[in-house]
Amino acid sequence: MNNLKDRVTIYQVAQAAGVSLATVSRVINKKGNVTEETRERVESTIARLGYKPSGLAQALATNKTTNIGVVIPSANYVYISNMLNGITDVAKEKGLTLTLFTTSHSREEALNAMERVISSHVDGAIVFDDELDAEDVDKIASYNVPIIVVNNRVTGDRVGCIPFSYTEALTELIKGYHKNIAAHQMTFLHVHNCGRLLAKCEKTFIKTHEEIGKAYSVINCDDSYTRTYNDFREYFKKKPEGFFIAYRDSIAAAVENAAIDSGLRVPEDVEVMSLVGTKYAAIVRPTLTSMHVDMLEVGKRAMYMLIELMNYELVDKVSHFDAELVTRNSTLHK
Amino acid sequence: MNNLKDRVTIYQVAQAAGVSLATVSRVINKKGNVTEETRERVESTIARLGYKPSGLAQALATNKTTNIGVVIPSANYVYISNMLNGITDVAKEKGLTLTLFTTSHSREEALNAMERVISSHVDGAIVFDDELDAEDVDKIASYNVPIIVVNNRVTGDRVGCIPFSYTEALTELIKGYHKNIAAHQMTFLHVHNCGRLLAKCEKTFIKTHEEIGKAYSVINCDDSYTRTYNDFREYFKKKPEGFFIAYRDSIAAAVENAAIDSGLRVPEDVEVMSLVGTKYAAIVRPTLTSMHVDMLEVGKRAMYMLIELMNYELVDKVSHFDAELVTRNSTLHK
DNA sequence: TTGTACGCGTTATCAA
DNA sequence: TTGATAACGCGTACAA
Repeated sequence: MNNLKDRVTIYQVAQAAGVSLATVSRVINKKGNVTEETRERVESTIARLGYKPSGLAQALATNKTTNIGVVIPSANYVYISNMLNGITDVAKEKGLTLTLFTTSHSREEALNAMERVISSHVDGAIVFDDELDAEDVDKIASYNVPIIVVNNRVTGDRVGCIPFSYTEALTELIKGYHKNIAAHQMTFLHVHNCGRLLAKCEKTFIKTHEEIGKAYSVINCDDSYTRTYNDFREYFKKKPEGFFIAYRDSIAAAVENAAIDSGLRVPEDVEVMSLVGTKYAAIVRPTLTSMHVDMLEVGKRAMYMLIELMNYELVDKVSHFDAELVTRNSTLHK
Repeated sequence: MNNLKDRVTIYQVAQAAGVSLATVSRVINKKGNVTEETRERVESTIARLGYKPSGLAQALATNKTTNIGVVIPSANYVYISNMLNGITDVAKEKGLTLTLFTTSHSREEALNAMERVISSHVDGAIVFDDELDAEDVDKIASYNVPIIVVNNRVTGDRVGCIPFSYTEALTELIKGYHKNIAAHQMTFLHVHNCGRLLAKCEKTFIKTHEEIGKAYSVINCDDSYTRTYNDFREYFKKKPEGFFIAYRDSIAAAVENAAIDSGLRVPEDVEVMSLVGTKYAAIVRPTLTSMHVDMLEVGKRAMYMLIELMNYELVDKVSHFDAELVTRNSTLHK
């Protein structure tokens, strides 16, 4: 397990080059004055010995790791991958390295991840995890590690956030539907333990319906394409119609495919839409009506905000992203 | 930028608890003998001060980081996310942290990433990057960091690998098609700079066709759904048929959707299949014939192999994963 | 059982 | 321009 053993150290380079380690350090960091001659000598021995500075020791000495912690529930969702990609893009551009923490949608693991974020000495963190409260985030921020929280409104001295606004678009959609189309009763697909975003949408869904006095329903649903597909094959045997609001594209596609394979028409008999739309909404057929947030852009923005926050330069600590409704062929148009 | 400043150190805990830092260290690591009484005192002050050990200093002192480097071209492909998820699952279980390096399919960035892997002091690395040669991997392994290479056959003292075997299944598929179906000429969709896996498949495609003396074609294609869709809308105006082999599900879906939107029938007029199948192959309609490697399992296996390699316990350094052909509705059956 | 002192591989502040 | 030397925060023989 001694992976760092027989590692070439700065001291060995110094000895081999016949200089002191301070000089080698200067050469590495291009700081301070070094004769062209000795610099070349040092550089050549560095190359010869294959010396690579230890990021660990550097970090310990400088109080900077150039590491950014990224906390996400899982890497396996397309919209999260999109965000991750935005983060990596900017991180690479800025010479930052990413340390990944996944939490599996569990609050316990989320808290555990935050502990490790602190221990791991990252220079900052981007947290996209529904399970965390404002106070959890506060606790971590109190360790003086700058944090950008995605999909949650949290404020604090060393905290910025990127909240998504789904509520408005969803409310508008529901009201518009009942006013102009009203072909079906709306059903919200509840997924247990799937984060605050979905929970908030569900709340909005219910509240809006009660406000306008329309009937609605909520049914439980698995967060899996196959299981949802099978469940809805059964469902449609008894009730061959409806308007379903699903969490993700996969789930919406499961409903849509189940409908079609049951001999139903989409959108005439069955309407479906997804809340967290990705490019797959436009790939499946019929194409899915969905709400979209540009997660790639969110990732980039989060990274840029974090860098500014680390430099004490972030002025606007809240950056909204509005969900946009894209109407496609899985729902009826007016 | 002094993120680590005013961090509570082991020394402060020791002082506050009225013991030496060695005792605190013992309490943290549950090593050595400590009186129940002093342990409780130390633990309570740790909690009171909110002390978290510095992973950095620990790593420097112990020569172990409990960090695993993961090198991938991008986080944005479903099959890579799947693998990443397998890796995170096992890593979490084993208390390991992941450091992410993305290379954007560029050899230069891949080499750069490997440099950083070394500097970052990871205990081991999983490399899934087509751009790297065996000698590149060797160079890194010479730094005594254990590596598992995915999708490439590389050997070495501190190197294990998980090669995918696409060749056999692909060869068999091509031969079988020309023997039993032969409805269309086969066309391989070449994507520039998309890694060795695709290049290898293309080579196999060409070689097999020449062996059996059948006509074939290769055309250039973008690694983007939208562009491929548009290109094929044009293509089908001139040549409304064919059997197309695409890299990923998205690309295959683009061809299939373009065909259908052009009024063609899939699979009667246009057949499509994808080489790197994901769950989306079964979600899009018509469902896509595709080759599959269980990337979640690959990720898990890679992680398990790496752990064994780190412990000098890995006996079988090569672990094959066979690509499996799943026939669905986008191609003709015999 | 507890404390002292040294080492891990750097950076950075002084002298020289 | 260079070279000692003290941090950085922790683990750990060894001594007490």
